[in-house]
This record gives sequence, structure tokens and C-alpha cells, in this order.
Amino acid sequence: MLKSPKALAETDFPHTGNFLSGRLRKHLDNDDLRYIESLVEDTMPIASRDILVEKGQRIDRSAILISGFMARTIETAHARCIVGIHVPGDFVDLHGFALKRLDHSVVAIDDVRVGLVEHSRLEGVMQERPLIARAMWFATLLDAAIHRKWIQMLERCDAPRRIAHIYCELQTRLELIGRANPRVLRAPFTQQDIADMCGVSSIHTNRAIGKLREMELAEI
Amino acid sequence: MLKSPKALAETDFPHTGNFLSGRLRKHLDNDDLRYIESLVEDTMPIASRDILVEKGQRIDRSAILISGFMARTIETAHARCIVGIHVPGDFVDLHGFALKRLDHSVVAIDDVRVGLVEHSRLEGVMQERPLIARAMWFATLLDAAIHRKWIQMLERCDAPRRIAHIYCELQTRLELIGRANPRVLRAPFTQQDIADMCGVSSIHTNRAIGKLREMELAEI
DNA sequence: AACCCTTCCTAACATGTGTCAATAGACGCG
DNA sequence: CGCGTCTATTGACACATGTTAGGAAGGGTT
Repeated sequence: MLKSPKALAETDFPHTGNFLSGRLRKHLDNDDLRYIESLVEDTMPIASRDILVEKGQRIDRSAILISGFMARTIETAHARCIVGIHVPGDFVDLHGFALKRLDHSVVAIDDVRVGLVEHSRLEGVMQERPLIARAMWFATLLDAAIHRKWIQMLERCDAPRRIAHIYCELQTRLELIGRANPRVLRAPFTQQDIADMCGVSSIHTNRAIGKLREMELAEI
Repeated sequence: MLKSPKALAETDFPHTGNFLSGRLRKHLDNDDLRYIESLVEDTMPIASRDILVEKGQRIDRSAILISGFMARTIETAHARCIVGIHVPGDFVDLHGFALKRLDHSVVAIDDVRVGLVEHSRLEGVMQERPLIARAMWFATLLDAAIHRKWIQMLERCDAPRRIAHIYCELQTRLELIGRANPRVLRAPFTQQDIADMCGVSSIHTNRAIGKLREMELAEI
């Protein structure tokens, strides 16, 4: 549990030696990236399906996803909505730093590992490193843009296209962090997971996947 | 066109004398709000249906909505998606300050007036007034949370419920800025507009509105 | 082995929604 | 005034999707 971020970096991101490989990197230099790494005091494994933070909860630290996939979910009486996906390198609940209370939960899709950063340390960053503060703002703006793409997809696409959108998004985001396989995309989603992202029933998701297979656009 | 923000404030927000009445207010004191007001060098009327900023455009200033409604839209070959609504007090394209390029357009729903702020001045704010910088970040996080609510609505609701969601959101946001009428909500949307927000055809929107009328939940 | 449990898959029917066609009212414009 | 345009409205039909039910394959446990 107290494995150093440094050691972890080498096991999880051997090609970079830098587990903060996500979207922040493009806008920061190496010094800044090392500085962010140094904020992570602790890492934590989370088992598949477990909840990292629950909707409504007050939090005083945020998490960076190191390996595996997580999802933003909003539970309702009868159903679970997935309103976004996280890939390694994402600050999964950075908005909780500013808002203090989360409007959704963050759950592990498969077995994942996260790095934890105290909000008190982020406060320091905001004051001492305006560039990093800016990059964190930038990262949340990207989240919003991804959300808007989802809204567009949900407003205009039928089920097969929605699934295609999600897999394309995932592939693109994995490419961005140098973890994409150009031939296949390994994603540990169940059909129920995909259904909850697409806003359709799991039965219909199955039909839609069948259609993608028929058209030879995908083998799942 | 060069009407002073001050004069404008009195005509548009007589109850506050402060046209920056939006979501920023709760987190800033009066000094800070006056400071933001002072950033607005110019205001501009925009006719109904006109585009303020187009998707993909590079911009060097952002706009605060002073009166009227605007929408975030993403145009596709055959259709227009509305991915969000703006009410007075909103910074309608603040994300353009950080991202430089917009992922969507911003159009006027009815005749509106906006105040313009140069990005170069915002840069100054970021450095000199960390509290205001923080509030601007906060505002974009709220946008993201509203987007997530839309995703949830699109994933789980049928057409009548989607319409209800949008009207409830609008009422809540108008209450937040002290512009809500507790008995009626005056919104200048055409049924086509509502259709584009809900992701259904305008014909079906009409059916859905009929259903809301039948259930005596709404008179539109 | 037998027994769970989860996931994937299929069929049948009901409901939601899109599309096409047509009409009626409101409005601006000549 | 008549005209065209935009918007709201309705009906008929086709397609997309939800719901219910059930079966098949795999993995874990006793």
C-alpha cells in the first residue's frame, strides 16, 4: 500500500517512467510533471466493481487513475447510469476539489490502482504553480467537452453507433497516453456496462453488438 | 453599442444593479464582482438565431450573457444538436479561454445582449486574483455537472420527461439569478429547439408536449 | 460431482419514436 | 388584401427499443 509512486511508475508505465501520462502531460514540462507525481503520497488498489467515491460524499483528497478503467456513475432507483469513462492518467474526481461534494460516484470497471492526493496539497499547488493550476482547469474542461460529445451521440445515434462512439473514444484516449493497441481494443466492459453508457437495455445492446458483428465492423 | 456596463446593469438587473448576477456571485464578494464587471469593455446585441461564436473558431475574447437565452450547438450534416443552455450571468464561452478553439457553437435563442471580455485581460485576472480564477474554474465545473445531468436524462428518460427536465433546469437556474417567475416560465423556444435539446424529432416533441398538457403538468 | 451465479444470447410482443404527408394558424411583406 | 414562410398540429405507417421469459455457456464453491 505504501509502494512508492516512483517504483509504481516503472511497473505501470515502463515506456515513460511517468505514471502521470494522461492529458496533463502535453501542457506541462517534465519538472511540473515530477512535481505532480510528488503530490501522490499513497496508492491504493480497488477491486472490480468497487466504489472509490460515492455521490454526495464530501472528500478531502482526489485520485489519479494509474491502471485499469473506471466509470462515473449516477444511480437511480431502478437503474445505473454511466455518464463517463476514465482511462489511466485521469484525475478521476478532481472536480471534487473545487466542488467539495460529488454529483456522481466513481466506480472501478476492472481491478484498478489509484494514486491519492490530499486537497490541502492541491491548494498549495494552486498558489505556487499557476501553470499546473491552469493545466488542472484545462483537464476538467476536456472532461466537459467529452461530455458534450456524449450528449451529441445520445441525441443523434442509434444503439450500434453509440457503441461505436464509445469504443472510438476509448481508443483515441488510449492512443493519447500511448497505451493503445492499433489492432485490438481490450476493454473489460460487460454488455450491461455498455448498455448503461449508451442508455439502452442490455438486451438491445446485445442486438446492437450483433449488428456490428454482421457488418464486420467489430468482433467483440 | 458602447453603452456602459454600469448603465446596462441598471436596465437589465434593476434588482441588483449588477449584471454579473450568475453563478459566480455566490463565491465572490462585491469587490470581486465589481472587478469582473470592469473587465467588460463592450457589450453587443445579437439577434435571435444569430451565431456568436462558431465551432472550430479561434477566439481571443469571451462573452458574458447579459439578457436572453443562448444555446450551445453542434451542427452535423442533417441535424443540429443542442448540448446545453445558457441563462443570463453565464460566461458562454469561457472554455474558449483555456482551449483556444471551441468544440461547439454558441447561438442566440432570442434577441440577447452579451458583454465582451478580452482574453488578455483574463490572463491578468488569473495572476492577480486567484480567488476569481478559482471561481471561473468553479463555473466551468458546474457546466460539466449540468452536462452529466443531461447525459443521465438522455439515457433514462422518454420524451415527456426530457422536456420536463429541461424546463425544471431552466427554472432552477433562473431562480439562482433571481429572475424566475414562480408561476410561469417564459422561454422563447420553438418546438424544434426543444426537439434538438431532447434528441427527438420535432413531431414527437409535439406529441410529448401534448402528453404533458393532457396530464395537466404543463401549458405551453 | 452438483450447485450456484453471472454473462451472453434468442424469441415474442408492447411501446416509443422517426418519417412522410397534409392541414391550419400566425406573421411579415409586397 | 394576397402571398409566402415559419410554426404547430394530426394521422398513418415503419422502425427502434423495452420488457418479459427463457436457455446456454462458463466460473466459482461446496
